[in-house]
Amino acid sequence: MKSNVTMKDIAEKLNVSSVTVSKALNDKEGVSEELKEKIKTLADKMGYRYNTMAKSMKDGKSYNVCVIIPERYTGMTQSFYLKVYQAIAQILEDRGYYGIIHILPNEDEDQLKLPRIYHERRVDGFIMLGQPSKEYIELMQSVEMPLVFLDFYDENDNVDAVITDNFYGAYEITNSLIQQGHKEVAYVGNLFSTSSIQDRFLGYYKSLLEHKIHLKQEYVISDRDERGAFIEMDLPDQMPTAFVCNCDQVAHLLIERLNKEGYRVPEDCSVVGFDNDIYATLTTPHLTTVEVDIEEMAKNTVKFICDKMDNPEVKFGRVAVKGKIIYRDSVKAIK
Amino acid sequence: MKSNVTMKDIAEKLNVSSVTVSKALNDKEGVSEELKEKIKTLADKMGYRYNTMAKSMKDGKSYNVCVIIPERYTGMTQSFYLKVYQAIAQILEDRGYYGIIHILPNEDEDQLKLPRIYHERRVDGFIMLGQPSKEYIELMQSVEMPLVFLDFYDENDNVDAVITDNFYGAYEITNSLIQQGHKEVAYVGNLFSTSSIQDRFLGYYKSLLEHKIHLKQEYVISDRDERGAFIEMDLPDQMPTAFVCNCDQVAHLLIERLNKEGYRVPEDCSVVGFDNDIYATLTTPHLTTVEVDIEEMAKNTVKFICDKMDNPEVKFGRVAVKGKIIYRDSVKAIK
DNA sequence: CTGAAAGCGCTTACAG
DNA sequence: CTGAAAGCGCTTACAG
Repeated sequence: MKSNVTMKDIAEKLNVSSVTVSKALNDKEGVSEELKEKIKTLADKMGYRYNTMAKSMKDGKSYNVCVIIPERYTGMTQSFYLKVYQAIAQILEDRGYYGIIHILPNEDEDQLKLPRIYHERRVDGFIMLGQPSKEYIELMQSVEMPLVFLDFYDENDNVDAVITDNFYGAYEITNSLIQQGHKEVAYVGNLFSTSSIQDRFLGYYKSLLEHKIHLKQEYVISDRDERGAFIEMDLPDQMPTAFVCNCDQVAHLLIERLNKEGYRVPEDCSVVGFDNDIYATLTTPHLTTVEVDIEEMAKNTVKFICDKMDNPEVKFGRVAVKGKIIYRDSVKAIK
Repeated sequence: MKSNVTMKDIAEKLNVSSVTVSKALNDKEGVSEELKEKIKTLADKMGYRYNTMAKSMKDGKSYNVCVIIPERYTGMTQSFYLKVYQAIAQILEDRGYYGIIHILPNEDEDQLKLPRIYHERRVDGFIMLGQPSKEYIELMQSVEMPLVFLDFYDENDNVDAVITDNFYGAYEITNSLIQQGHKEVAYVGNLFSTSSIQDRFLGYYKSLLEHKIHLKQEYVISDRDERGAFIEMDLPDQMPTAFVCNCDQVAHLLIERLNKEGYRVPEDCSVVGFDNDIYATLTTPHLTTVEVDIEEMAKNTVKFICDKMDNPEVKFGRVAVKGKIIYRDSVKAIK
């Protein structure tokens, strides 16, 4: 069944025109119910498959949305991005679009090479998932193509971006610690490394401020160098009762370190993470953390990109999606 | 720059025909070098982008290869599949094809629904990455479309499949244990759960046979129930000196269990895994394990699918790609 | 070396 | 309700 059946083939068998077949198969006006049924039945029987390429050519749309993920985000722990893609693809599907993953090789990023799919007009919009270099961002913006940033943003303010509410998430989880009696709360993360580490720090800080807790310099503990490589953490001389870590992986490392130094978690000190990724449940004890709302982020992203494909003028700006605290076993209440 | 420049636009500016433009842009015979250069330069300046949809329509090919991954393989630990996809996409790219991921929703798998991309003729071949239900396999095979299985196979023997050499990998790693003096070696895995657990067991068994070591029933330890959920493992009364685990995650669980029972790894007993996934380095000590050769598997898969797209008659059968032992700290030599 | 004609499979006006 | 004509952007085969 090499199935190269076309509308014309169906039309000929039925002695009608291919225009009529087209109308019938697309449920359009202008064909009698009876004929429509007959056409549909025959199409099925002949194993007809609609050729979208032809439609694409007619209306100059590819019905593809390309999700670009920088290669360096596809490491071991980052099945996060595959999940995000899955959610996006599912929602695009409902709108009749296809999601296409493009993993951006590091060298293409350096050489400012756009994906071939762009040059071949096989895409109507871009979703940039994960932050590439500044230069690459500019390149993407210079191209007249609907574009939405996902999971990061740019200082440039005429961009549309969907991000997790890092600030609010860290604020909330720090609040929960304080509500459980913690007054000596440290933050773990290099504030100058990424915007999300910084924003999470600020949420933590706001919580301290609101509770009139003084921010001690030695309670802000760096976890990585400028290039993102993890470093040995500097534990303060006077230990806090709780640590707010900028991500689950760092919470995992911190707990290993604490154990080595003889501290038990959560008996001696509490630790919370962020992301609810694989490290959250790999760590003993399982981590109390902030879960990112992937579904909601995907929904927003798809809505934005679709609206922009319909009307390139619309703007959404930065939209932060709130996460949710997942309570597990790494926090102890203090009386 | 709404860039709807077509070959015709270029042709008109230069007072030539669009046929000539087509030839020039495709580096075909029949245009003077001089004119060719002129055309290319102008095309660049006008921001021309080639429209592959038109070409696709002409020659009835989509230049897309769809990589289907059953939804249930996209869980936390499975960034493995994203890596495999990345390798495949890269190699397809070199051949002028696009890789398209389709995550097969569980319900589509149950209801035997093929991806929309198939019905819309936007794909020239399928790569099935990860084993779906028997019924879904049959469905895929009933469709006249080049198809390659990746990372699993089917008893049906007229299929083309690229798999890791589970048998050989387990054989080799067990050999290495025995060479280091281990004589009491157990295997951990439910032999009736998946074909790869079974094949790895057989490789382990062959190594025992070759070394004239008797296989003790209590040394074959089940790790999961029929539905794949992990169960409490039954440690034998007389402990072996080494355990061959069917995967790194189970090695990780086993070590946790051993620690709880007071055994230290590798001092009291050695443990090896399989896969070299995230668990291999998350576990303390880091695991000696078998690394799957993703690059080689991807190369084979792409070669097979491309050859089949050119000539649907070619057959490759099952091809097993050998892995490589990664030596780390979970094994101690015995004098 | 160059180009007019026909066609890939569909849809959009428009006419009957 | 039905269909002839034209066109989407390109390429192939053929003629000059």
